Order: sequence, then structure tokens, then C-alpha cells
Amino acid sequence: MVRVPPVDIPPAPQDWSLDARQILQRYFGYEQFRAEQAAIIHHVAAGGNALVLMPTGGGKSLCYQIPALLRPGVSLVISPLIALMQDQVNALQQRGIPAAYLNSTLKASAVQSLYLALQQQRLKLLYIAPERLVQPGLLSLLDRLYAQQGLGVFAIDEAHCIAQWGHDFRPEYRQLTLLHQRYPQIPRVALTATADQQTRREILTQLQLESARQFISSFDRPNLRYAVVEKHHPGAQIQWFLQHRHRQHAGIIYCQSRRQVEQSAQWLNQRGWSVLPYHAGLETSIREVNQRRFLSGSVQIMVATIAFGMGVDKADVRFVIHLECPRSLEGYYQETGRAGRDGDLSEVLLLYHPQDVFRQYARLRQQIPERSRQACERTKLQAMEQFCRTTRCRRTQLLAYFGECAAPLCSGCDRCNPDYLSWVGPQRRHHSVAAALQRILEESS
DNA sequence: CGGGACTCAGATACCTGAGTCCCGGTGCCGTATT
Repeated sequence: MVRVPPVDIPPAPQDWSLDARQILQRYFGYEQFRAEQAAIIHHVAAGGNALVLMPTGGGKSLCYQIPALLRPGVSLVISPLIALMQDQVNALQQRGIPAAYLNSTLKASAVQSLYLALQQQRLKLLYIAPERLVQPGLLSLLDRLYAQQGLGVFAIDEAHCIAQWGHDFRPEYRQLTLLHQRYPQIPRVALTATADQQTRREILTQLQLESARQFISSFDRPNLRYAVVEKHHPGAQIQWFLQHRHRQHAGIIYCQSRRQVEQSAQWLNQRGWSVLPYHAGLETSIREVNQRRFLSGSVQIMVATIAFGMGVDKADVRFVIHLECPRSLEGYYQETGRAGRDGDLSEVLLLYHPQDVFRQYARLRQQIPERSRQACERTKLQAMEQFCRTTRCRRTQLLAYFGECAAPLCSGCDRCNPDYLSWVGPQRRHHSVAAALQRILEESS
């Protein structure tokens, strides 16, 4: 992720009282709103709270950016990554919108001038991390703005982080509850592309959005083809998949540990594949170079941990491979969702081995002391396991997990189209027999 | 769970093997150090 100091804050345009559609055309260059965007924007701009679930590329950002421009004062966007803040702020500034971010990449002098700009209400959007939000200095400034009616909207971007990170990894995510307690008059909008029922409940509780209006789009990604294959010889299976289906295509291979990333990357490299590793143990400069090379297409395949993904916007990722089962269907959905953003057909392959899952059960027993959380994580892993072992349509099951009803057959997964099983080479006959038997058993029970 | 890192004894001056421990994956911030 490239770290650049913020550009000077552009002066606020004179007239923000345009209506939503005019703003859309004038500042963002689109003619029309998509799907529920208009409804969400009107609801939030009128002071309503909202939970927005919309798949990647659905135009979530506009759902808080336009309300921020329609309402008086400055709006705060809680964002999990510095790189995301930078991307968004750059894009807004290029459109002539006074936006800035406040984070540790800024020098003291830049922070000073930012505070001044806030006090003088020269900003419309401010991006910050939750860690920064909860600091007393910023809060007292926000108190003053609140008293002067200088706060517009609170947007919590990637709101699933509240549930996914708030417990142990980034505890400040659980202090966002202060937004409502301290500034009850300010509308809050939480946005995410992935949240199961449990995650939604947590978002609603933590942000006190229980009575908020919910806008939930379909999670289906019709251009993705799903397959889950039993893992026997992962190296050979991956090689077959690459050679026969994706010789030239860009793709991501997800591993569960840094070591597995290093080993797999090296193994593929030795066999002539154009790959680079990516995980949080690598130096920042190396991560930046590797990411840039993948995005630009000068390297074909990224072998990575979950560190790689959020904010990575590459349209032509044609495949995603999981060398091991992720810990939840939410994780799986997020990671596979990085394929096919351009809408073209893309293939996602999971190599499943029961022992991998068994190990994960053991690990969560050992690592999570709190019983209720352990149970919650176990439930998520169970759903993941069930997805791997199912004899029914994968897509239907994935969508059902996110609370969506879909047709019982999709023709875009290995259960609906067994040809997909040959992605990793010729199928051994007893597999299909075993699957058939299991299906008969399930159906008769 | 499984595998790597570490410890320590034993035999000998560097290395080996057995036993034990601990960790596995995401990032902010701020402070101390270059």
C-alpha cells in the first residue's frame, strides 16, 4: 500500500445544497442511481439510520458520500485501513470534494492544519480509523462541532470488522457504540459486503442500530463458478488447474499460514509459474512492490494469507484457489469474491481435507477462552464444513447462509455440474460413487 | 492438531537427538530508536 501525504484540502465548493441526482451527475459523472442507492441516500440524508449490505462493486461508497454532501457539517467515515482511506480521499479530491484523512501517516503540522480545517468547517468528509476516533483530543473537537451542529453523518465502512476484529484483534471497533451515546442526533450508516445473521446482529447492537432501516441486496455472484475438491496431492492438483484452465490468467491462491505461503510460492516458482508471496510478515516495501506487480499484471499469481484482499481492486482476477478451508463462509465469500469483478466468468476452487478442519476446531478450542465466542466460531466453522461436504448446490447453500433463498440448482457449481470436478484432473471413480451414495442417504433421511 | 523453535544433556569443542513449548491470521496507534 502506497503511503502518500494528503494533498492540500481543496476549498469547499460554494453550494452543497444541490439535490442528490445533481450531485451524482456533477461530481461523480453518473446519469442514474443503481438499484437501492437512491432510497438509501434519501433515507440517510433525511437523518435516518441504516444498515447497508451490498456486494462488492455495488456502489456502497455513494450511499454515504452523497448524504455527507447533502447534510450540513463534516461527515466521519470509519475505515479499517489506511490504504482504503487514501484511495477514497484521492478519488474524492479529484472530483473537487473537500475530503481528508486523519491517521498516523500525517506529520504533526498536517494534523494541526486538518484540525483547523475541521473547526472552520472547510471539510465535508473525514476518514479515520476507530483507534483514532476514540482518542480524547479528537472527541472533544467533535463535541464542539456537535454543539455547533457541524456534524453530518457517521459512516462505518466495512462494518463486519466490528464482529470480525472487535473481540480481540482491534478492540476499538467495539467502542464505536460511543457514536450513538455521545452524538445521538447524528445519523449512522453501517456498510458491508459480507455479513451473516450473527455478524448483522453484532453490528446492530454495537452501533445501536436495532431500529435502523436495513437495505439488503442479493449476495449472488452469478459469474463465479464454484468447486470443492478433495485434497490428495495439492501440488499436482493446482498445477493441473493452472495448466489446463488458467495458463495465462491472473489469480490468487489463499493459504492459512505465512509459512504455507512461502513454501507454496517457492514450489510454484520452481515449476516456472509467475508468482509472488504476500503476507503481513513481509516488509512493507516488499508487500507494496508485490501488490503493485500483481495489480499491473506483471506477475500472474499472488500466493497470500488473508492479509491480501481488502481494498485490492483488480477487475480481471479469473480464479481464486483455497489451499485450505477458511474458518467461515464469510471469509470464503469475501476471498472468492475477489474473482470476477469485471463480471466475466471466473472459477473458484477449494481443496478440502477433513483434517484441516479438524485442526481448526482444535485450535479455536485452545485459543478462545470465552465460551460463548468459542461456540459462535464453532458454528461458523461448522457451516463452512457443511458447505464443503454438501451434496447439494453450493451456490444455494452459500446464499442460504446469508439468508437468501435461491433456486435449488444453479448450473454454476460442481454439484450442479460435475464436470467442474475435473478442474484438477481426471476424477477417481469412487468419488462420484461415494457422493452419489451420500446423496441417496441424505435424501432418504 | 502439527510443526518449527528452542533447550539441554551427552559427548566433545561443534554437533546430535530427544523432549518440551508455543503458535498458527488480519492493523491501527504511539513511543523509542536511527
